[in-house]
Parts: sequence; structure tokens; C-alpha cells
Amino acid sequence: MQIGEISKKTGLSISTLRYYDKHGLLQNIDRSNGGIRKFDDKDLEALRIIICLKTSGMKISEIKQFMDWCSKGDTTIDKRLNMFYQQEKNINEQIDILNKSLKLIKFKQWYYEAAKRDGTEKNVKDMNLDDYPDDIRKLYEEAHIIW
Amino acid sequence: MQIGEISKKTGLSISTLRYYDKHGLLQNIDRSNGGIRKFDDKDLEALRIIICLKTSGMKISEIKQFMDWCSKGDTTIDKRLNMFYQQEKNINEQIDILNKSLKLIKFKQWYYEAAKRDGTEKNVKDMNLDDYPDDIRKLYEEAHIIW
DNA sequence: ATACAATCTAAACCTTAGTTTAGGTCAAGT
DNA sequence: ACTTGACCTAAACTAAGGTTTAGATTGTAT
Repeated sequence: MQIGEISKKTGLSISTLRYYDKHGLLQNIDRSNGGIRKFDDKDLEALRIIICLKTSGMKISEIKQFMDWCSKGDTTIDKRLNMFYQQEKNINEQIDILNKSLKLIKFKQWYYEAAKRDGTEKNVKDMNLDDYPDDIRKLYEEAHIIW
Repeated sequence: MQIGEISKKTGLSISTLRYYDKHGLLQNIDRSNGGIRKFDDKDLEALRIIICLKTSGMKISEIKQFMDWCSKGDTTIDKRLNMFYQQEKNINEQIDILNKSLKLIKFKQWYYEAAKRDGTEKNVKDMNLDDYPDDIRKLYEEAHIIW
């Protein structure tokens, strides 16, 4: 497979694939005599994990580190394993933060629904905590511990 | 409160606060006669939501749009409400993607635990799907639909 | 009055993650 | 041999989100 086909299969642009190659994420990609990149299924498999790591917030340089470890063989198994445990933590933290954001977002939805009903923000802006419905007050309070 | 105190309270650097101000996120911040920014509790409250939106992936320019709407008053209530519904969707999509990443990550953890036990990646690399434990095979398959 | 820390601005700089451009090569079909 | 689409590289460019620098001002404490 050539770069165009890989681009279609992965959804990454051709220039991004070349960028990844240049930065050491695509290790030992074959080339034709003329210098054209020849990808196989293993490369595609590697791209899968690259995309997954990228999507979950890992930096290019960290992914390169991982690919370097892969090339280095069995002596780096422990490092790679630890990386995946660390990345699990990172992802869970991200999810946690997003769930917390959601609380403030939902409070604001309630707030603006009330403003919409009234045709003005005034009333709801002047309300105090005790006037909020219980579930909304809870959202508000939880959100304000964090943000 | 001056910028240094706000920096400590929000965790944003002083230069970031000035950057936000310059880009229209901090609207109608008072200034002393000498030109020094004077923040009050309402400003701090606005920063809370700015930080929350930022953290959940909204761009500076979009946050500015929201702050502009806030300044414009009641005619923009609907736009602001819609923005919060849209942001809820965005966040849920992000959480979804992260949960999917987690499946591939956990498969890799199993993979490298096996490699670690064996002292080599060889055996586990050569295994085929049927040899995986049921739960791991499921992880692998689910992860490979996506990535 | 003077010292001093904290603040101010504009402008340059930085990093990350690519994209675009320009000028060339490769290889398959005619 | 020639055309054509896909590919190649290096280098410049872009955008977002800040950070750093330099030089000036503010305002509080002695």
C-alpha cells in the first residue's frame, strides 16, 4: 500500500503521515527503489495505536518514545507496560475533568432555560442559592467546589 | 483584588490573565486611575466559567463569543442556552472517545503483562485471536472496530 | 523623597501539530 | 518515448495559546 491508500484507510492526511514518518512515529517503513513508501498491515496496525494514543492526548514526542522502545525489543517491555498504565491514569483524569465540567454546563442550561422562560436574565441572576431546586443547587455547589 | 491575587486564586498565570483580557474574555474589568486592573467577585465568577469551558475544549474565540453575548444582554439568551447544549454534546463525545481509547490501552496492558511474564514479546505477539482470554478478545475486537 | 514590589504595554518569541509550496521524481498506461 | 497522477523533499508558513522581554508606571511603606 502507498501513502494515498493509507491516508484513506486511517483518515490521516498524506502530509500528516509524512510528518509522523519524519518525526519517527512510523519506524522501518519500507521504500521502493525509487524512494516511495510501502506500507504493510503491520504498519497499519502501528498507526491504529498511534491514532489511539494521539486521540487520548499523548504528545507526538511521547509516542515517538514508545515507538523507539518497540524497536529496541524485549529489554523495554517494562517501560512500555508502565506507559500504558500511566496513559490509563491520564485518560481517567481527563474523563473526570470532563464529568466535572458537565456539572457547571448543566447548571448553566437550567439557568438559561429560566432566563428564556422569563424573557430576561434578571430574575434568575438575582436568585440566591436557597431558591434553586434541590438538584440544581447540588449541581451548582458541586461545580463551584471545582471551578 | 489585583492580577497577582487572581492568578493565585484561579491558578492561571498573570500573563495568561492579561492574554485573556486582551482577547476579550474578561469584559469590563475595572482599572485604577493608574491603569491597574481591579477584579471583583463577579470577575472571579466569570473566570470560573471561562476555565471550565477552556478545560472542556472550547476555543478562546468561542469563549469570547459567549462573553460578547453576555455583554449584549437579554437578546442573546437563546444563543447562550444553545451554546451550553452544544458544549454538553461536545463533552459527551470527548468522553466517548476516551472510553474507547481505554479499551485499546487495556488490551495493551494485558499484552505487555504477558510479555513481561514470558520475558519476551515473542509468544504473545504470535498468538492468534482464539488464544486470547474471552474478556481480552472482546477488548481487542471492540478496540479494532474503532481504531 | 525614595525605595521597592507589583503592575502596565507592545512586541517578539515559543511550542505543538500540522499544512502548503515549489520544484522535482516515479511508474503505469498508451 | 511520453504523458499523467501519485509520490518525494526541504523549507516556509499557519494557527492556537500562551510566555518572555524590555522598558515604563504605580502605589505602598519607610
